[in-house]
Amino acid sequence: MTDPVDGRTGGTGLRRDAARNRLRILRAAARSFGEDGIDVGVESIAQRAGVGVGTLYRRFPTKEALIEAVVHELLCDVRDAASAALADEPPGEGFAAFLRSVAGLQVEHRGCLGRLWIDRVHDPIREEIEAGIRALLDGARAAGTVRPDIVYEDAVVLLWSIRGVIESTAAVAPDAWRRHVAMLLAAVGPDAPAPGFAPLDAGQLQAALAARGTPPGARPASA
Amino acid sequence: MTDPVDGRTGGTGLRRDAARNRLRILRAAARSFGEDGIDVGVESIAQRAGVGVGTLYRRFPTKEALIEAVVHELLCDVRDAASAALADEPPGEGFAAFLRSVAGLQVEHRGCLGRLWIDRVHDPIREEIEAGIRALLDGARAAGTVRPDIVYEDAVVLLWSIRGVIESTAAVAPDAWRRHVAMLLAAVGPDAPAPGFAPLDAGQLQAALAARGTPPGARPASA
DNA sequence: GCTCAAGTGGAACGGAGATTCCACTTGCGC
DNA sequence: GCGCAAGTGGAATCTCCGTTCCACTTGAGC
Repeated sequence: MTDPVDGRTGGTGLRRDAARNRLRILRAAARSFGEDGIDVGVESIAQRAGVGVGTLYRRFPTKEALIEAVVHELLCDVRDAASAALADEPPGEGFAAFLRSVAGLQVEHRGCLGRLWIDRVHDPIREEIEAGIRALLDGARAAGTVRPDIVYEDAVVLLWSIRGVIESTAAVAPDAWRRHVAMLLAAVGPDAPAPGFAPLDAGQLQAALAARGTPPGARPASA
Repeated sequence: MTDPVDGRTGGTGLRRDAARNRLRILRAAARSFGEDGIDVGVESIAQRAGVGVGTLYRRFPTKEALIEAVVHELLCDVRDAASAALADEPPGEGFAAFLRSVAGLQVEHRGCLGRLWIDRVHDPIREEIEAGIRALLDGARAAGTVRPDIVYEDAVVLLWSIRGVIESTAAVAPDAWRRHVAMLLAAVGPDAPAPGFAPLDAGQLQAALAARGTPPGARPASA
């Protein structure tokens, strides 16, 4: 447990109590952003974590940095969901299982989904997730559970679509997305007709990921 | 043109120049909220309208009231889209046409979609829209272009789904929603399998419309 | 063409929330 | 157990943005 390099705990270079508080802050932030939205006050997060704002700011130099950290953890979960689906599911089922896993994560983090990809176009974690999704899609196409014309960019759009449903329903019907996901899977399945419009191209996807989808403001909730 | 009651223009009780400015403000606000999001400063809206903030506040007592006014106009457009689809399209096509019209409106107002239904559960305009959607769905089911198990609540969820895609793509690929809508239509079509999960019930939908879909904060953009 | 209620622009105000500062504690190596 | 670098809480500060105020202008009725 003791790091030989600095004699401190966890290799983080932090004193044990400081490391514990850092984790508390991160967890409190994840819950606050997820439940109350990205606009919750820093003070409320600190309170939830049981620390003062000063302590919070010692670990995370700005609120933005805190958001970054929370989002990074979420993206790691998404990547892990892809790996797990790839490893544990039959090839024809992995993609569907992945969509469902991500939907679950989206429900948990419903308040900060808008921040997910911002400025992460070149983040290595994004590339890992992309690779995972591509592999899952390949499996699904090979097994015949997904049509050949469905591409990686479509999968990202499906996640956005699910996000839209979850942002509007999660607080009130946390499982409502299941029906929607089932419909989406039917829509990309072998028996559905081709949609007749081209998918997003790589450049468009990249641009969409770079700029926050909608401009600055805007909150979720409707048609 | 002259209102016999007060001798002023347009029956609004406003001096002609004031009425003109009110319209300018409303249009500037719609564009600003749509493009820059709900968080644009009041000052920037006033500037875009070519008036001072004082003038803006003379017409709309708070920023919230201005948002309300913009949203109300948008909802009127949605209602009109339903009427038009009902009147101009063959029964089997009306529902699809409506979805596409609303998607177009969503692109235009992409920055403030999160405010659409807030606190409008009992607003008459909401009821008119609901009635329109129900009529369109009836037509589609009768014509066999939509399965019998698809209900009104599903239609609202479809609009949320489209919103999710549009929030993330509109700025970069304003037509990207077309492929998604085509897929959704396939998913509710007669040849798709039933999803195996129950739709939202009326109470859940009402609750979702009442509370802003996601809690307070949160912005659009991703998976 | 005069009057004045209505309208106008924009500086000033106030509050909310992010960030900084600092006097005071505490873990940990010796 | 001591020393002190690291950590801590929370009051004070800074900034941004919605809102108010007011001296000045203007449309419209006569």
